[in-house]
Amino acid sequence: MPPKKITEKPRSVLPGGGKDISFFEQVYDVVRLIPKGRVTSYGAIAAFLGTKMSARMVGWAMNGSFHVKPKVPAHRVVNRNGMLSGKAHFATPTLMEELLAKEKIKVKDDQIVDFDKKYWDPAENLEI
DNA sequence: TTGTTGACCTCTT
DNA sequence: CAAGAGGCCAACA
Repeated sequence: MPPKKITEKPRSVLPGGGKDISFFEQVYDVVRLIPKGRVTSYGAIAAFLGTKMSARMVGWAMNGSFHVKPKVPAHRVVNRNGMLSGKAHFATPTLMEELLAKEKIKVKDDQIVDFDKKYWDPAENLEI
């Protein structure tokens, strides 16, 4: 993943107040609101934004979350099974696990331990 | 410009 | 119960 050439400036910068924020911006916003020591899933974010089917796009958004500021805790986002599916896309394959370890989140076999306890549902803690 | 791919999720066979 | 296909939005070739 050296060539991480993602468009830094999506169409979020629109004339007229920038009210029309793209899906990415919303995803970043939700991910940033994830409390420390908690994790969520792509589907939950997608469902919170409106369509649960666009979970793929959430993952794609994470791909560009590294060069986005403020930094987005992409390591707190995992798939529905609690597996670190995107760990390979981090700077180093072990970075995601390291970051989660700092959040007191145990990871075993690329899977979050007590995922249901660490799980944080945006729909139940945030409001549109 | 169209077509394919992608860190996923859910429904259907 | 297990496996397959469909569907979302955006980036890349």
